[in-house]
Amino acid sequence: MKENTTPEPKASLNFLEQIITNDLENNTTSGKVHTRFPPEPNGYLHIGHAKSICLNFGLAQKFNGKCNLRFDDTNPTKEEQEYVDSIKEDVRWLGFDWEDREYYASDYFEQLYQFAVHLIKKGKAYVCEMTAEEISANRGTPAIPGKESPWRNRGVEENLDLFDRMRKGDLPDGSHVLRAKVDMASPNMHMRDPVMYRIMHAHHHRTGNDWCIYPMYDWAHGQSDYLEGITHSICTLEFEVHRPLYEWFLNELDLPNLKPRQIEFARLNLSYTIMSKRKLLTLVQEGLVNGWDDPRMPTISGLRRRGFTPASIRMFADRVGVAKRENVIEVGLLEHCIREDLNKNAPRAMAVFNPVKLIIDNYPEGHSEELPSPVNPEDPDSGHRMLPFSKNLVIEREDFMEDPPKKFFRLAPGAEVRLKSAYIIRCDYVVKDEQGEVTEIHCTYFPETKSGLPSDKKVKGTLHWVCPEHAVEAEVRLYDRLFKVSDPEEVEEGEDFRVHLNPESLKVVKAIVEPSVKDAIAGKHYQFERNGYYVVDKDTQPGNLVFNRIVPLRESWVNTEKNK
RNA sequence: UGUCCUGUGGUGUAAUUGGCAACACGUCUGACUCUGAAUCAGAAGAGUUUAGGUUCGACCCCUAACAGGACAACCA
Repeated sequence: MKENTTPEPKASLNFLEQIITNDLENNTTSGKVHTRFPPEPNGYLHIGHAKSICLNFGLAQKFNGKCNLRFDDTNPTKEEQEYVDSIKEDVRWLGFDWEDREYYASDYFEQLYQFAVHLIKKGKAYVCEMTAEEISANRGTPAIPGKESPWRNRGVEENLDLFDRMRKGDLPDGSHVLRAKVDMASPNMHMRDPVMYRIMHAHHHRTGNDWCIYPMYDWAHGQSDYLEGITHSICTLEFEVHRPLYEWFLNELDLPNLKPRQIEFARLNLSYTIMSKRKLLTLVQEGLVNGWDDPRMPTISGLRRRGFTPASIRMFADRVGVAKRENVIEVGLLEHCIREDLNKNAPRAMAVFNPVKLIIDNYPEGHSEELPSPVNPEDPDSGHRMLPFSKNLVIEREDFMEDPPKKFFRLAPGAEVRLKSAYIIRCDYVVKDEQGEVTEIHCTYFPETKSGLPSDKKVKGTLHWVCPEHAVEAEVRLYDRLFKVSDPEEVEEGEDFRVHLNPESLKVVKAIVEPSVKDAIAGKHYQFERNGYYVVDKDTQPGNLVFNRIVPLRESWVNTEKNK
């Protein structure tokens, strides 16, 4: 008998999932999966971090493990509580929960100190009195070995004493550092006696003035991972060369428990976007955008204000995948993800941006009626909203052409179109001003074609419209990509990314919108039919609606016209 | 001219571990449509950077070359 077995839906695993699956099968982590998202609270999170968040929390979810939120706060001069707060808000907004596992590298300062003492006693760390410049000069280059510090071989007791004095605050900033004793001739620069502690008489946002020595990233990170029982420490590619040091510390510490493993992946790059924290900060500081949450910013707070949903960003992170090769994702994918989400979930509304009067000559003067229209045709349970209709309407100027090309499905003299959820109309004549600009379009409507009634009359086009008498006016911020070019980093000699800023990334216009949106509150999403997806901005005041355009609808007609 | 990492359609990710390349976005047709959206049907587009080698058989293993990237903060 022939088995008609349904093929196993063997979802292919990305390389991280494969590693974890192997570790689980070989029991190398005693069946545990524990990840962490370790931001430094020195700036706002961006879409690249979102990828990392989705990865770390997602992996934990998928393998029944846990994911910690850990602030890598080892540099008090750069870190602030404000950033801690914004990071927590963003992670939560994305839909992830670290439960009670909110940790800080600064929680481990004492333990780290004890670990360091252990290394000193083993003869694997020493206090060095060279200046930063001297250390740098003696480190050599990637191709040339470094020179050993003159303090490299001082005795354990002396090291212990000096390290103690460093901690006590006896010694001024920059005068001493604790260094790991590894290998000044290593081809890996990070192994050339890296600094573990520096003296900084600085106030820390959590430990206050308890400490005046602070651990370096390499010293703090792996040990923090260990203390939290992290099994898979996932980070970006630039830390690849740090991995030997990460492992060296863990090994030299003679630790009893399971040691974490560092695995690197390629960070996210987006076309038409910059991702560097420093450059984003420049945009904010120079007022080239309106703050970290400017809707043109790739920050999570910017995307949120722009109107992106958590689901759309999670979907994006999922479709982008993970690997180790450098990549540039097309912004189009992000736009596709928000359209997919909002198409299913956003209520529809009609809004006219560039109005021209449309007068229905055979519709009774002074009369009006209310016509139902589905809130969201993709969602049968969404119900209907009512659209006021009368003799005097407005439509989009670009929906009328006096002398249209053959495939123009919209309004033209003698042409017939449907007004969405209302009637079919025919254009009879237009009125123009002295400049020849059309000021009024006069039409005849056909009562028997009322929406919902069976009618044999067919038309090619459907237009959105608004009855101004019953509409609300809104401010609309039309956002476009911040940069004109796909790769803003690519510049001529002497220029920088600013030359690629798109001067038209924001246009503020007015729109006439159907009354159903009148009381919408900030964060509410809409699809303006035949136009795009919008969100109510937080600048909205009673009586002053403000919308942000998230992304326009796809427009294949525009494309085919352009390609001609 | 050091070490390490990475090279698969336009973009990104796969190919169940060696059995002649799949999926998504994008693009292009066509159908449908009271959103030129969505949806549906279909098409084009890579022979896997190159050259050798192992093998009956290579995207996958080996060697070399080439290309891109990372690394010389008391940043993370």
